[in-house]
Amino acid sequence: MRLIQSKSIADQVEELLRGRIREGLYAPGSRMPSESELSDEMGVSRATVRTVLAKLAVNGLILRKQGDGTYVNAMMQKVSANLGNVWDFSYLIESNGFAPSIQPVVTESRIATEKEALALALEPGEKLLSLIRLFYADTRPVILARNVIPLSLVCVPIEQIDGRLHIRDILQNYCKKEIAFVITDIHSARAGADVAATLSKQPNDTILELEVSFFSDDSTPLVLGSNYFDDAVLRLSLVQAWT
Amino acid sequence: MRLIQSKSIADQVEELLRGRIREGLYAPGSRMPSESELSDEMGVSRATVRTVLAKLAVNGLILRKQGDGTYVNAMMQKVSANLGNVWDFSYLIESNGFAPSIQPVVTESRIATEKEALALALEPGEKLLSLIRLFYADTRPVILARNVIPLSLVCVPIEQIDGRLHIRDILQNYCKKEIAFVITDIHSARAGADVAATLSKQPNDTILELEVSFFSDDSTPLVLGSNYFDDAVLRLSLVQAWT
DNA sequence: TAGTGGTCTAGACCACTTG
DNA sequence: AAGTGGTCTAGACCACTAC
Repeated sequence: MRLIQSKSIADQVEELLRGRIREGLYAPGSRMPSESELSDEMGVSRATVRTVLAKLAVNGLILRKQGDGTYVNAMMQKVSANLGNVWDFSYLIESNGFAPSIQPVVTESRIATEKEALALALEPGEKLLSLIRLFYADTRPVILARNVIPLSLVCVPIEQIDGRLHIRDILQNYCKKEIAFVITDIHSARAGADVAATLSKQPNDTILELEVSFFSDDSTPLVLGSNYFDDAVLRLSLVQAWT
Repeated sequence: MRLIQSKSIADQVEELLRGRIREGLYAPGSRMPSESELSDEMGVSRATVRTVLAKLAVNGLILRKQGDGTYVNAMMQKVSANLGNVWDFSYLIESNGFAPSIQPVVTESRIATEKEALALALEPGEKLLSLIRLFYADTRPVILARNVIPLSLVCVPIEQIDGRLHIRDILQNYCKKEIAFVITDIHSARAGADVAATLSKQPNDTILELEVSFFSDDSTPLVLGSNYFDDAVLRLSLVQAWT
C-alpha cells in the first residue's frame, strides 16, 4: 500500500477501509480480513489497525467478535447519522436522500437578549452576531438554524461572512477558534408562527428543537444555537455501538 | 496503587480517575497530572492511561490540549447524558435531580402487528413478549416505555420476568442475548389520548418519541421500543467531544 | 488446536505549548 | 528548552470461538 505522508497513517487506513466497505469490496454482513492480515497488507502495526477498527465499531460500521472475526454491519443503510456527524446538517439531509442546500436569511449584529448574555457569559448589553440560515432538502425548507456568536470573537467585518459555511468553518475562518465540545438539548416543540411559516408547517405542528452550545477548549461558550428540525420530512436516526 | 485482578487494568484506572473527578480531587477546570505522572503513580503503561483518558475525553469529562495538559471539564454539571448512557433511563432521571423508579404496567405475550413483524424479521402471526413500563421521577410519571421482544427468544416463563430491569439485563437474563448495537429514531410527537393520560399530559402537548431497535452481533433485531419521553420535565441533554 | 480479537507493555519519535 | 499530549511500533500474553 502507498501511504502519502500528508495525513496520519491511521487516517489513511480509515479512509481505505471505509472505501472498501462503501464500495462493497467488503460486503455487508461478511467477515473482513483479520487485524494481522490488514496490518501486513498495509505495512502498519496491528495497534494502528486496531485504533481504526475501534473507531469504525463505535460508529456502527463494523461488528467485532472476539475469537471469531470482524464483520461489516448490514444495517447501516438505515441510518442517517452517528454522533460524529449530527451537526453536519448538509450531510444529514443528503443521507436522507435529498439534495442539500443552504440559504442565509439574516446576517446582522445586534444586542444580546438577557438569556443569550447569560448563556454566552456576556456583559448585559453586549453585541453579538446573529446568523439565521435555512437548510433545504431538494427545494423544501427543512431546518431553520439560528445561531449567535459574541461579536467580540468575530475578527472580520460581518459583510465578509459567508453564511453558507458550517458553523465549524465560520468559527475557524472568522474567529480563529476551534470547537472542543458541544452540549445539545433535544426538545419537542410546537412550531411558532414564524417558524411554521418558514418551514411550511401548520402553526400547531410538532417539530424538533435542537438547542446547541459550542465551547472552546477553555470551556468558553462560542456559539448558541436554536435549530428547528422538520422531523416529518427528515429522519434523525442514530447508530451507536453498545459498549 | 492496588489493582484487584477481577477487572481489567484500564477499567480500574477509569474508575479511579472518574472518582477523583467526581469528588473534586481534580477540581473542575483545573489541570490534571500528566500521562507520565499517572502511569508512574499507578504502575501501568502510558498506553493504558491514554486509552482511559481518550474515553473520558469522548464523554466530555476532560479536555485535552496538546503541548499543554489535560483539564477537567467544568461544564459537565449541566449535562444529563452522553451517548454511552442515553438508554439508561434511571440514570437519566437521576441526573436530572429526581429519584427514579420503575412501574411495570403490562407483561404479556401477544401476536405481532404487521409493522412489528417487519421490523423484527418475524413470520406473520408470530408471537412476541410485550413489556410496558412506566418510569417515575420522584412521584411523577415521565417516561412510558413500550418494548417488544420475539417470544421465540425468551427462554423462561413470562411470569418469571422482572419488569423493573434494564432492557440489557432482560435480554441477558431471560434470552441469553447480548446487545451489539442500537439504532434510534428521535421524533417530536403529540401525546395520544392513552399516552397523555399515563404521563399526566394534555392530549395536545408535545412529547419526544424515541424509537429504538436493539440488535445482536449477527444483526438480528432483538427488541423494538417506543419510548415516550416527557421533555417538559426531563431534559435530554447530550455532551460530545468535537472530534 | 489454530486463529481471532482483547489487553498491556516499553520505548521511540513528533507536534505543540508554555515559560 | 522542557514538558505535554499525539502517533506509531514490535512484541507478549490472554480469552474466546470455530473447526
